[in-house]
Amino acid sequence: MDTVRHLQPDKSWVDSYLEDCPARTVLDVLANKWTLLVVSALRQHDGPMRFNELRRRLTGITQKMLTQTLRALERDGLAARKVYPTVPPRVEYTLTPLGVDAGQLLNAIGEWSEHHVPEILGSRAAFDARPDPS
Amino acid sequence: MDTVRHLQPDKSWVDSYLEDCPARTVLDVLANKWTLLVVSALRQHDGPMRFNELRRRLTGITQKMLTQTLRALERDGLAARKVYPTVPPRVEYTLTPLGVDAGQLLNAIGEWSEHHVPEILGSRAAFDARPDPS
DNA sequence: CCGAATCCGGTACGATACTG
DNA sequence: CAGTATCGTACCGGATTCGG
Repeated sequence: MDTVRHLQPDKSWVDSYLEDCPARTVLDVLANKWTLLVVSALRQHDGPMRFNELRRRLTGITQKMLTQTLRALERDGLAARKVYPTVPPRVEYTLTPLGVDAGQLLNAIGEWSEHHVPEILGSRAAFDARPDPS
Repeated sequence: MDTVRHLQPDKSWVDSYLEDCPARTVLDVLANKWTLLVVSALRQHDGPMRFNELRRRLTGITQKMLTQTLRALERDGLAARKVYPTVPPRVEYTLTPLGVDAGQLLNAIGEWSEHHVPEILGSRAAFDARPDPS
Protein backbone atom coordinates (compact mmCIF):
# COMPACT_ATOMS: atom_id res chain seq x y z
CA MET A 1 0.00 0.00 0.00
CA ASP A 2 2.58 2.52 1.08
CA THR A 3 4.88 1.47 -1.72
CA VAL A 4 2.84 3.27 -4.34
CA ARG A 5 1.63 6.02 -2.10
CA HIS A 6 3.74 8.59 -3.89
CA LEU A 7 2.39 7.61 -7.29
CA GLN A 8 -1.26 7.33 -6.50
CA PRO A 9 -2.44 8.15 -3.00
CA ASP A 10 -4.42 5.16 -1.76
CA LYS A 11 -7.29 6.37 0.33
CA SER A 12 -9.45 3.30 -0.11
CA TRP A 13 -9.41 2.66 3.62
CA VAL A 14 -11.24 5.90 4.27
CA ASP A 15 -13.52 6.01 1.24
CA SER A 16 -16.99 5.47 2.66
CA TYR A 17 -18.35 4.47 -0.71
CA LEU A 18 -16.23 1.32 -0.69
CA GLU A 19 -17.41 -1.79 1.04
CA ASP A 20 -15.46 -3.19 3.97
CA CYS A 21 -13.38 -0.08 4.49
CA PRO A 22 -12.92 1.21 8.05
CA ALA A 23 -14.86 4.38 7.30
CA ARG A 24 -17.94 2.29 6.63
CA THR A 25 -17.68 0.67 10.04
CA VAL A 26 -17.48 4.10 11.62
CA LEU A 27 -20.57 5.18 9.71
CA ASP A 28 -22.37 2.06 10.89
CA VAL A 29 -22.15 3.45 14.40
CA LEU A 30 -22.88 7.10 13.62
CA ALA A 31 -25.58 6.74 10.97
CA ASN A 32 -27.96 5.11 13.39
CA LYS A 33 -31.12 6.42 14.95
CA TRP A 34 -30.30 5.48 18.54
CA THR A 35 -26.74 6.75 18.36
CA LEU A 36 -27.97 10.14 17.22
CA LEU A 37 -30.54 10.37 20.00
CA VAL A 38 -28.20 9.11 22.72
CA VAL A 39 -25.38 11.43 21.74
CA SER A 40 -27.71 14.39 21.40
CA ALA A 41 -29.20 13.69 24.81
CA LEU A 42 -25.77 13.42 26.43
CA ARG A 43 -24.75 16.60 24.68
CA GLN A 44 -27.74 18.63 25.78
CA HIS A 45 -27.53 17.47 29.35
CA ASP A 46 -25.37 19.32 31.79
CA GLY A 47 -23.00 16.81 33.35
CA PRO A 48 -23.04 13.01 33.25
CA MET A 49 -26.22 10.98 32.82
CA ARG A 50 -27.16 7.72 34.46
CA PHE A 51 -28.44 4.74 32.54
CA ASN A 52 -32.11 5.02 33.47
CA GLU A 53 -31.95 8.77 33.14
CA LEU A 54 -31.09 8.29 29.46
CA ARG A 55 -33.68 5.56 29.21
CA ARG A 56 -36.43 7.85 30.45
CA ARG A 57 -35.34 10.62 28.10
CA LEU A 58 -35.32 8.46 24.97
CA THR A 59 -38.89 7.22 25.03
CA GLY A 60 -39.25 3.87 23.35
CA ILE A 61 -35.68 2.64 23.54
CA THR A 62 -35.20 -0.78 25.09
CA GLN A 63 -32.60 -1.50 27.75
CA LYS A 64 -30.87 -3.78 25.33
CA MET A 65 -30.50 -1.24 22.56
CA LEU A 66 -29.44 1.46 25.01
CA THR A 67 -26.77 -0.80 26.45
CA GLN A 68 -25.67 -1.85 23.00
CA THR A 69 -25.53 1.74 21.72
CA LEU A 70 -23.61 2.97 24.74
CA ARG A 71 -21.12 0.11 24.45
CA ALA A 72 -20.50 0.92 20.80
CA LEU A 73 -19.99 4.60 21.64
CA GLU A 74 -17.60 3.69 24.44
CA ARG A 75 -15.69 1.33 22.17
CA ASP A 76 -15.28 4.04 19.56
CA GLY A 77 -14.11 6.54 22.15
CA LEU A 78 -17.13 8.81 21.80
CA ALA A 79 -18.53 8.20 25.27
CA ALA A 80 -16.98 7.44 28.66
CA ARG A 81 -18.50 5.00 31.11
CA LYS A 82 -17.93 5.39 34.82
CA VAL A 83 -19.07 2.66 37.21
CA TYR A 84 -19.53 3.31 40.92
CA PRO A 85 -19.37 0.05 42.92
CA THR A 86 -22.27 1.01 45.14
CA VAL A 87 -25.60 -0.52 46.07
CA PRO A 88 -27.67 0.10 44.11
CA PRO A 89 -25.19 0.30 41.23
CA ARG A 90 -24.57 3.63 39.61
CA VAL A 91 -23.23 4.02 36.09
CA GLU A 92 -22.64 7.43 34.59
CA TYR A 93 -22.07 8.29 30.96
CA THR A 94 -20.46 11.35 29.45
CA LEU A 95 -19.30 12.34 26.00
CA THR A 96 -15.59 12.47 25.33
CA PRO A 97 -14.22 15.49 23.45
CA LEU A 98 -14.43 13.37 20.31
CA GLY A 99 -18.05 12.54 21.14
CA VAL A 100 -18.87 16.21 21.68
CA ASP A 101 -17.40 16.95 18.28
CA ALA A 102 -19.45 14.27 16.54
CA GLY A 103 -22.47 15.26 18.61
CA GLN A 104 -22.46 18.70 17.09
CA LEU A 105 -22.98 17.22 13.64
CA LEU A 106 -25.51 14.63 14.81
CA ASN A 107 -27.47 17.24 16.69
CA ALA A 108 -27.68 19.31 13.53
CA ILE A 109 -29.40 16.39 11.81
CA GLY A 110 -31.87 16.13 14.67
CA GLU A 111 -32.68 19.81 14.59
CA TRP A 112 -33.02 19.77 10.82
CA SER A 113 -35.51 16.91 11.12
CA GLU A 114 -37.61 18.70 13.68
CA HIS A 115 -37.57 21.89 11.66
CA HIS A 116 -38.68 20.25 8.41
CA VAL A 117 -41.34 17.93 9.83
CA PRO A 118 -44.29 19.79 8.27
CA GLU A 119 -43.07 19.81 4.68
CA ILE A 120 -41.83 16.23 4.85
CA LEU A 121 -45.14 15.05 6.26
CA GLY A 122 -46.85 16.91 3.44
CA SER A 123 -44.61 15.26 0.88
CA ARG A 124 -45.39 11.85 2.32
CA ALA A 125 -49.11 12.47 2.21
CA ALA A 126 -48.89 13.51 -1.44
CA PHE A 127 -46.77 10.48 -2.28
CA ASP A 128 -49.07 8.04 -0.53
CA ALA A 129 -52.17 9.55 -2.14
CA ARG A 130 -50.63 9.01 -5.58
CA PRO A 131 -52.62 6.64 -7.79
CA ASP A 132 -51.41 3.06 -8.05
CA PRO A 133 -49.48 2.77 -11.35
CA SER A 134 -50.88 -0.73 -12.00
CA MET B 1 -38.15 22.64 32.89
CA ASP B 2 -41.48 20.90 33.14
CA THR B 3 -42.64 23.51 35.61
CA VAL B 4 -43.19 25.97 32.79
CA ARG B 5 -44.22 23.45 30.20
CA HIS B 6 -47.89 24.44 30.46
CA LEU B 7 -47.04 28.02 29.65
CA GLN B 8 -45.24 27.10 26.45
CA PRO B 9 -46.63 25.88 23.15
CA ASP B 10 -46.84 22.10 22.86
CA LYS B 11 -44.06 20.94 20.57
CA SER B 12 -44.27 17.27 21.50
CA TRP B 13 -44.95 16.37 17.89
CA VAL B 14 -41.50 17.53 16.88
CA ASP B 15 -39.58 16.42 19.96
CA SER B 16 -37.33 13.65 18.65
CA TYR B 17 -36.84 12.27 22.12
CA LEU B 18 -40.51 11.27 22.29
CA GLU B 19 -41.67 7.99 20.83
CA ASP B 20 -44.16 7.99 17.97
CA CYS B 21 -43.74 11.67 17.15
CA PRO B 22 -43.35 12.68 13.49
CA ALA B 23 -39.78 13.88 14.04
CA ARG B 24 -38.77 10.33 14.95
CA THR B 25 -40.13 9.03 11.65
CA VAL B 26 -38.09 11.66 9.82
CA LEU B 27 -35.00 10.60 11.73
CA ASP B 28 -35.69 6.98 10.83
CA VAL B 29 -35.04 7.93 7.22
CA LEU B 30 -32.08 10.26 7.76
CA ALA B 31 -30.20 8.45 10.51
CA ASN B 32 -29.48 5.48 8.30
CA LYS B 33 -26.27 4.32 6.72
CA TRP B 34 -27.62 3.86 3.19
CA THR B 35 -29.49 7.15 3.18
CA LEU B 36 -26.31 8.99 4.09
CA LEU B 37 -24.30 7.31 1.35
CA VAL B 38 -26.98 7.66 -1.33
CA VAL B 39 -27.59 11.33 -0.59
CA SER B 40 -23.88 12.08 -0.42
CA ALA B 41 -23.30 10.32 -3.73
CA LEU B 42 -26.12 12.24 -5.42
CA ARG B 43 -24.78 15.43 -3.93
CA GLN B 44 -21.22 14.93 -5.09
CA HIS B 45 -22.22 13.91 -8.58
CA ASP B 46 -22.70 16.54 -11.21
CA GLY B 47 -26.16 16.07 -12.67
CA PRO B 48 -28.64 13.21 -12.25
CA MET B 49 -27.56 9.64 -11.58
CA ARG B 50 -29.02 6.44 -12.97
CA PHE B 51 -29.95 3.48 -10.81
CA ASN B 52 -27.00 1.25 -11.67
CA GLU B 53 -24.67 4.20 -11.60
CA LEU B 54 -25.55 4.65 -7.95
CA ARG B 55 -25.33 0.93 -7.37
CA ARG B 56 -21.79 0.78 -8.72
CA ARG B 57 -20.74 3.75 -6.62
CA LEU B 58 -22.07 2.36 -3.33
CA THR B 59 -20.15 -0.88 -3.16
CA GLY B 60 -22.01 -3.51 -1.21
CA ILE B 61 -25.52 -2.13 -1.40
CA THR B 62 -28.16 -4.56 -2.66
CA GLN B 63 -30.71 -3.65 -5.32
CA LYS B 64 -33.42 -4.03 -2.74
CA MET B 65 -31.93 -1.61 -0.25
CA LEU B 66 -31.07 0.90 -2.96
CA THR B 67 -34.62 0.80 -4.29
CA GLN B 68 -36.04 1.03 -0.81
CA THR B 69 -33.77 3.92 0.16
CA LEU B 70 -34.50 5.86 -3.03
CA ARG B 71 -38.23 5.32 -2.59
CA ALA B 72 -38.09 6.61 0.97
CA LEU B 73 -36.12 9.66 -0.15
CA GLU B 74 -38.60 10.33 -2.93
CA ARG B 75 -41.54 9.94 -0.55
CA ASP B 76 -40.02 12.45 1.84
CA GLY B 77 -39.34 14.93 -0.95
CA LEU B 78 -35.56 14.70 -0.68
CA ALA B 79 -34.98 13.08 -4.07
CA ALA B 80 -36.74 13.28 -7.42
CA ARG B 81 -37.24 10.28 -9.69
CA LYS B 82 -37.51 10.77 -13.43
CA VAL B 83 -38.53 7.84 -15.63
CA TYR B 84 -37.89 7.80 -19.39
CA PRO B 85 -40.25 5.39 -21.18
CA THR B 86 -37.53 3.98 -23.39
CA VAL B 87 -36.14 0.53 -24.08
CA PRO B 88 -34.13 -0.24 -22.14
CA PRO B 89 -35.70 1.82 -19.35
CA ARG B 90 -33.84 4.82 -18.01
CA VAL B 91 -34.46 6.20 -14.53
CA GLU B 92 -32.62 9.22 -13.22
CA TYR B 93 -32.38 10.43 -9.67
CA THR B 94 -31.57 13.91 -8.41
CA LEU B 95 -31.72 15.64 -5.07
CA THR B 96 -34.45 18.20 -4.50
CA PRO B 97 -33.46 21.51 -2.87
CA LEU B 98 -34.61 19.99 0.41
CA GLY B 99 -32.41 16.97 -0.27
CA VAL B 100 -29.42 19.18 -1.04
CA ASP B 101 -29.99 20.93 2.25
CA ALA B 102 -30.11 17.71 4.24
CA GLY B 103 -27.23 16.35 2.18
CA GLN B 104 -24.96 19.07 3.45
CA LEU B 105 -25.43 17.84 7.02
CA LEU B 106 -25.23 14.16 6.10
CA ASN B 107 -22.07 14.73 4.09
CA ALA B 108 -20.50 16.40 7.09
CA ILE B 109 -21.04 13.19 9.07
CA GLY B 110 -19.40 11.19 6.30
CA GLU B 111 -16.39 13.44 6.14
CA TRP B 112 -16.06 13.46 9.91
CA SER B 113 -16.05 9.66 9.88
CA GLU B 114 -13.36 9.44 7.26
CA HIS B 115 -11.28 12.05 9.03
CA HIS B 116 -11.39 10.32 12.42
CA VAL B 117 -10.92 6.75 11.24
CA PRO B 118 -7.43 6.36 12.73
CA GLU B 119 -8.23 7.43 16.27
CA ILE B 120 -11.51 5.52 16.33
CA LEU B 121 -9.80 2.36 15.09
CA GLY B 122 -7.22 2.86 17.82
CA SER B 123 -9.93 3.27 20.44
CA ARG B 124 -11.59 0.07 19.26
CA ALA B 125 -8.35 -1.87 19.43
CA ALA B 126 -7.74 -0.66 22.98
CA PHE B 127 -11.30 -1.51 24.00
CA ASP B 128 -11.17 -4.99 22.49
CA ALA B 129 -7.78 -5.71 24.07
CA ARG B 130 -9.16 -4.81 27.47
CA PRO B 131 -9.12 -7.68 29.98
CA ASP B 132 -12.37 -9.53 30.54
CA PRO B 133 -13.88 -8.11 33.77
CA SER B 134 -15.03 -11.58 34.88
C1' DC C 1 -33.14 -1.78 43.00
C1' DC C 2 -30.02 -0.63 38.83
C1' DG C 3 -27.73 -2.22 35.05
C1' DA C 4 -26.74 -5.93 32.11
C1' DA C 5 -27.04 -10.80 30.10
C1' DT C 6 -30.18 -14.39 28.08
C1' DC C 7 -33.84 -16.50 25.53
C1' DC C 8 -37.44 -16.18 22.11
C1' DG C 9 -40.71 -14.30 18.42
C1' DG C 10 -41.10 -10.87 14.65
C1' DT C 11 -39.20 -7.83 11.35
C1' DA C 12 -35.84 -6.09 8.34
C1' DC C 13 -32.00 -7.28 5.59
C1' DG C 14 -29.02 -9.97 2.03
C1' DA C 15 -28.67 -13.20 -1.95
C1' DT C 16 -30.61 -15.06 -5.83
C1' DA C 17 -33.92 -15.62 -9.49
C1' DC C 18 -37.24 -13.63 -12.40
C1' DT C 19 -40.00 -9.85 -15.26
C1' DG C 20 -41.22 -5.71 -18.36
C1' DC D 1 -31.74 -1.48 -17.20
C1' DA D 2 -34.52 -1.10 -13.43
C1' DG D 3 -36.82 -3.06 -10.70
C1' DT D 4 -40.07 -7.15 -8.19
C1' DA D 5 -40.50 -11.81 -5.78
C1' DT D 6 -39.03 -15.24 -2.84
C1' DC D 7 -36.58 -17.26 0.87
C1' DG D 8 -32.95 -17.91 4.50
C1' DT D 9 -30.74 -15.23 8.00
C1' DA D 10 -29.31 -11.70 11.24
C1' DC D 11 -30.77 -8.27 13.90
C1' DC D 12 -34.24 -5.87 16.91
C1' DG D 13 -37.86 -5.72 20.54
C1' DG D 14 -39.99 -7.76 24.83
C1' DA D 15 -39.81 -10.36 28.80
C1' DT D 16 -37.32 -12.71 32.05
C1' DT D 17 -33.35 -13.66 34.81
C1' DC D 18 -29.08 -12.56 37.02
C1' DG D 19 -25.64 -10.04 39.68
C1' DG D 20 -24.06 -6.56 42.71
